[in-house]
Amino acid sequence: MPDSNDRKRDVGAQIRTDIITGKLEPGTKLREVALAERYEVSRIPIREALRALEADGLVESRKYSGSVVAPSPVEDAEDLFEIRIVLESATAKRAARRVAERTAGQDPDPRWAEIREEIDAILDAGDAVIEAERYEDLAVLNMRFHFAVAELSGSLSFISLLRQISGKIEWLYSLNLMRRGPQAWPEHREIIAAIDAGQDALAAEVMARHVRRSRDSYFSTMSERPGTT
Amino acid sequence: MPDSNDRKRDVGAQIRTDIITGKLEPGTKLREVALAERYEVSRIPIREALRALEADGLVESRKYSGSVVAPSPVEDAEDLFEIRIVLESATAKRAARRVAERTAGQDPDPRWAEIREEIDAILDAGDAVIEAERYEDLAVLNMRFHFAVAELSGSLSFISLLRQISGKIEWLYSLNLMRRGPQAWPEHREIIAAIDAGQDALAAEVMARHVRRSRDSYFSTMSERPGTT
DNA sequence: GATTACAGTTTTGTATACAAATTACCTCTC
DNA sequence: GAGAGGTAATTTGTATACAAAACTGTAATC
Repeated sequence: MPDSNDRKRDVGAQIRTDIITGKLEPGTKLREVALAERYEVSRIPIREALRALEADGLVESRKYSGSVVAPSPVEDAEDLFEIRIVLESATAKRAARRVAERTAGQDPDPRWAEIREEIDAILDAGDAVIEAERYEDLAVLNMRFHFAVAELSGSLSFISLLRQISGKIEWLYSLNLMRRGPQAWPEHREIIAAIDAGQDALAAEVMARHVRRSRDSYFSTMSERPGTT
Repeated sequence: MPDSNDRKRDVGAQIRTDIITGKLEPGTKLREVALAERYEVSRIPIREALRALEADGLVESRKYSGSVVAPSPVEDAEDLFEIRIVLESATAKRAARRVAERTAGQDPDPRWAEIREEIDAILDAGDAVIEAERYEDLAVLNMRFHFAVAELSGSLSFISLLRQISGKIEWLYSLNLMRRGPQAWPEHREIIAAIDAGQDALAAEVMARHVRRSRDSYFSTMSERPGTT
């Protein structure tokens, strides 16, 4: 049971999960004083947290009019997946291209091996989780995998854009209780194989297909359980 | 001559232009108290402004360690142009697709006509500016054109991502004194023509080529005047 | 009865004051 | 002389207090 100091640690993360898990519904007014006493901090940290959440697209603010929980991300689902397709295809392509550069000795980044190992660890962890049928842990591993690939691309700009939409993506997945994890996992190995082979066009194509399948899976499960807005 | 109240109006914009124009060089420590007395406000608005600039990638902050002006965007130039290519191709494609939807009567968005007219106005204004050889005004018109196309796509998510990188893009252009404006302008009409014709693949292709040319122009002028980092 | 004007309340924006963490520098020791 | 430790000064993080703007409800007038 967390005491007040634990709560104080990162209020932003608290509000964030409260939004993503649905405790705070879209449209809810987020009054600073109310949040301040709820999380037992002053208004200043609340303000900063709200601004950060606004940057993540989970909260909307207008001057002198306060902040409200942003509309449900299901409205933007189509856009979010398309953004993922174009951005992550690009990162996969660049990651694969770097493999060729590295074998040619033109890319001395020491972090590459580190990230590459982390990816193997993530993939193995995912297999283990699937083996144990504890699918609920897959969402976070999935997210980590995609970010790790982005890191292989070596482009901080791409990573920061992906981080930008990751909040809404998480929210989306959380609402829909995505259960595609197990089927998606082999595709991850396929993506890494293309990257390792240095085949940039293939890597982009495989990644695009992977995200498209994720999108289709989302919309088909969404049509089974409609109107969660 | 602005008095203290004008300065107080939006400190963030002030700091932003000071960074973009080079008055504040990369790596400069941005001490809150110093900025506060310089712009004659308290530390709180400064803090909020710094957070906003951090989201734009113009400033970097670490806890208890303050904020510094971000590294020069020339490091990220390649990435930024590639991001523009993938994102703006997508927005152009979607804008063109909406034309077909609209003729089929499936898209009743009333703002479309408004934005479409604004684009014509921007294009005409650009022609006039070129006629008068006042090229320095083209940068802002160029930016407005690209955002207007993004608006035609109807996707707020894409727009917000483009806005996200627009700070660094502006910075980049400002550093390089891009002089490509006149040559780029006919290409803008080409893009709009493809969109108006509802040819989504063509619109994406033309937009991609346009941004690629912009990139090539940037790097060629950059090699003439190197080491402005 | 509807609408507009006004005042009271609520809520955010900003300033000042204090606490916590980091950085830098100085001293002491090996 | 170089390095480790500690203390002081600097700087950010947070709390409290006050000012400004927006919203709400009421009353008065057309």
